[in-house]
Amino acid sequence: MPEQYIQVAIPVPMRQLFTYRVPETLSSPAIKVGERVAVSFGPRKVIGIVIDAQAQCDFEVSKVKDITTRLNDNFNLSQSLVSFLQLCAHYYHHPFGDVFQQALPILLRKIENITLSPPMVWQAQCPRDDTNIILDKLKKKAAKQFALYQIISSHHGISWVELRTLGYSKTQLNALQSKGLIIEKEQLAEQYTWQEDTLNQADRLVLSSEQAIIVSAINHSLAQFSCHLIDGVTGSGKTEVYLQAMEEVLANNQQVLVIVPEIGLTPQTLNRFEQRFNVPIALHHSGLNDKERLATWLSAQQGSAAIVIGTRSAVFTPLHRLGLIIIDEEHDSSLKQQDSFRYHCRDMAILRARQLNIPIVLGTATPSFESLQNALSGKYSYHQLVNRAGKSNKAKIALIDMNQQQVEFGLSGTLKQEMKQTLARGEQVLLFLNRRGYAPAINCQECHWLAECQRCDKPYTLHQKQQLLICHHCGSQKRIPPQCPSCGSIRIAPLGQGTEQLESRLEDLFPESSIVRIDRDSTRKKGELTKLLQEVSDKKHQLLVGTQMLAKGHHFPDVTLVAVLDVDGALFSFDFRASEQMAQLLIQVAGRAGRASKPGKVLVQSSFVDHPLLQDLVHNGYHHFAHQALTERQQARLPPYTFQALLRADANYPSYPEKFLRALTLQSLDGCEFAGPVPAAMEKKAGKFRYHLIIQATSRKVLHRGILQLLAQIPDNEWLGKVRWSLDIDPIDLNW
DNA sequence: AGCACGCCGACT
DNA sequence: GTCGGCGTGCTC
Repeated sequence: MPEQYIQVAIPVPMRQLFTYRVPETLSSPAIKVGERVAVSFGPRKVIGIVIDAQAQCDFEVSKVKDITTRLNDNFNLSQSLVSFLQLCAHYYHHPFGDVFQQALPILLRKIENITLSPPMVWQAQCPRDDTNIILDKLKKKAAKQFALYQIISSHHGISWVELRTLGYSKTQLNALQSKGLIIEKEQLAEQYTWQEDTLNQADRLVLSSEQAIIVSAINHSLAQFSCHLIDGVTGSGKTEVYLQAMEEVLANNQQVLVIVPEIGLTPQTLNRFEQRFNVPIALHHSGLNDKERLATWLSAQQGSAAIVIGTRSAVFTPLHRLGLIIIDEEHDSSLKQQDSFRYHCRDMAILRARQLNIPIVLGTATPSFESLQNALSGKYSYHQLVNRAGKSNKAKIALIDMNQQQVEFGLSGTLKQEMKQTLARGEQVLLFLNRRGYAPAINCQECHWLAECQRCDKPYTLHQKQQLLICHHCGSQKRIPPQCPSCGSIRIAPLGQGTEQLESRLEDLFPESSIVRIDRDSTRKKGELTKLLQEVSDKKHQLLVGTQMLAKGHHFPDVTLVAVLDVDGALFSFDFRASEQMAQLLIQVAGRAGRASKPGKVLVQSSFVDHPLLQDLVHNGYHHFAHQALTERQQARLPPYTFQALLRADANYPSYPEKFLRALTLQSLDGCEFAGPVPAAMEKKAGKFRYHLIIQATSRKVLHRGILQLLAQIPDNEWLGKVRWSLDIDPIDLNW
C-alpha cells in the first residue's frame, strides 16, 4: 500500500497549500476532495479542506505530518464548490485558505463537534369546526396574527427565520399556536420537487411584451451560460420578470440563487417570493446566527431548499442543482467586499454561472459602467425596460443654484419654500445629507486650531448628543476640549453641517412637523431601522433626514419631495468613479419617491449647476450620461476599458510602505502600466502609513500575468516583514 | 492569522 | 530579579 498524501487548504493568509499524510488507519473509505480534516499546524489545531486527494509528496517527507482526524459529518464540500472557490482564489490572487474561511459558515471552521437540531417549520393545523370562527375574530382584532396565519397556511412549511425576516414576532407565533391554528414540525430533509400547488397564481401579473421577451430569452438559454442585464427604471417590473423566469427553473426541480444588496432583504422583497412560490426558501443575511447560517447552507446543499435568498456572501452557498442566479441591484456597492478578501459578488456569481452552464440575470435601474459596457459590446444580453408598469410619472430632477440663493443651515430659499408647500399638502419630505454627526469639524475661532485625530491627521466629527469627538476614519473618540489647546480661547465652534445638526435645525424651522433621522448613528440598535422605516410608512413623521442609507431598498410612496443637499463633492473628486456613483445615487433617490397618483420631485442643490456632468444627467438622463462617461473612460484608458489592480502596503513607520513598493521591479511586467507608488488619499489612517501602486493592463490576461510576476518578487523583498500588504483586483475604492 | 521565541524597560 | 511590551519568523 503506497503512502497517501493530500493537499490541504489551511485558514491562514498564505498563498500555498500544505501537504499532509493520511495514515492507514484513516485511509478507508477513500478520502475525497472537499472533505474537512483536522490537522496540527505549527503549535495549533485547525480545520483544513482537502483540495487534492491524489497528491504526490512535493514536500520534504520527514516534515510532513499525519492528519489528525477526518470530519465525517454532513458538511463536506462538493467537488463543484471546491473548484468554484479555487476559481475565485485564482481570480483574486487571494490565499485559498482565506477564501474558504470566508465562504464557509463559521461553525464549519471550528474544531468542536456541531450539534444542529433538526430544522423546524410551521404549518397550519387541519381546519376544525371552530377554525373559521377564530379566524374571523383574528381578522377583526389581530390583523398581524391573521396575516401571519395566511402566510403559514399558504405554505407546506415555513421556518421561523423566514417569518422573522417577514417582520413577525415570536409572540404572534405563540398566540396562533396556543389557539391551535398552527403547529411546529420537523422539516423533511428530502429534495424539493415541484408540486401542482407550488405556483400561486393569485398575484401573478400579466407581463408586458417587453417583460415577456426577457423571460423567454432567459428560459431559452436554461441549459447554457448566458448573462442577462435587465436595465429597467424603478417600477418597470423587474421583480415580476425574476419571478416568472424562476418558474421554469423551479419546475425543472432546480434551485435558484437570489442575491440582494445588504439593505435589500426587506419584508416586502421576501414577501413577494413567499407569496408566489410555495417552496422552502433558505435565507442568508446579517440577521442570522451561526446555527441558522449553517442550516441555510445545509438545506441548500441537500436540495431541500428551492430558493436561496441572501446578501453578498450567499454567492458561496453550495447548491446541488442550481439552475439560475439572479443579482438584484447589480450596481450596488455593497456587492463588493471592501476588506480582507476583496471579491465582487456579481463577478463571482458570473464565474459560477459559467462554471455550471446556467443563466444569470443582473437587474438594475442604473447599470454599473462595467455591466453596461459588457451589455453594449454584446457580451451580455441587454434588455431595457422603459415602460413604468403603473404608468406612474418619473420623478423630475431639478437643480438649485446655491450661488443665487439665500442659504440657511444648508437649505436654499427655494428648497425651504418647496418643503413648506409639500408639508402643507400633508405629504412627506426626504432630505439627503451624506455626512453623519453634528458637524464634520470643530475649530477655534481665535487661532483657527482644528481638532484632528492624531492617528489619521483628519478632523474629528462632532457628535453633539453624545458630547464626543469621533474620528469617522478610525473610530477613535475624544472629549470635547473646554478650551483651545493651542491658544486657550473658549471660542470653539462647530464647522459645517451633518445630519444630526440638520435634524435639530429643522425642528426649529418646522416645529409643526415630526422629524426622523435615519443614519448609521440613529439605527445602531438592532431592529431600529425597521422600526423607523415602519413609522415613516405609517406617516408618523413628515420630515426624513438621512444619509445614503436611505437611498437604498426602501420605497416611500408618500414622499413627494426629495432633496440632495450637497452634491458638489462628487463633481471634483479625483476618483474617476465618483461621478458614476453620484449619478446612480440621484437616480435611485428619484426612484424612491412618489407613486402613480402623486409623482415625486427631486431637487439637487449645487454651487456648480453649470457643471457638464450635472447638466447632462439632469437633462438627458442616466443613460445618456453613462454613454458620455463611457466614451471619456475609453479615451482616458480607464476601466471598464482597462483592467486594474491595486497593491496596497501599510506600516507603523512612514517610509516603509513606499520603500517596499519601490523595491519591486516593474519593468519586467510585460504589457502592464503603473501609477505609483503613491501615498494613499489618506496617507495616514488609524496610525498606519499607507502607500499603493496601481497596475493596469488592456486585457485581464495580461494583468493576471503581470500580477503573478509581481507576487513572485514579494518573498524576496527586503522590506517584507516591515509592512503589511494586500492586493485588490478590480478595485472600486482607489481612495482606500 | 496565530503563536512562540526573544530581547529590552519598569515594577511587585 | 521577572512580568510583559511587541518585533520577527514560522507554520506541511
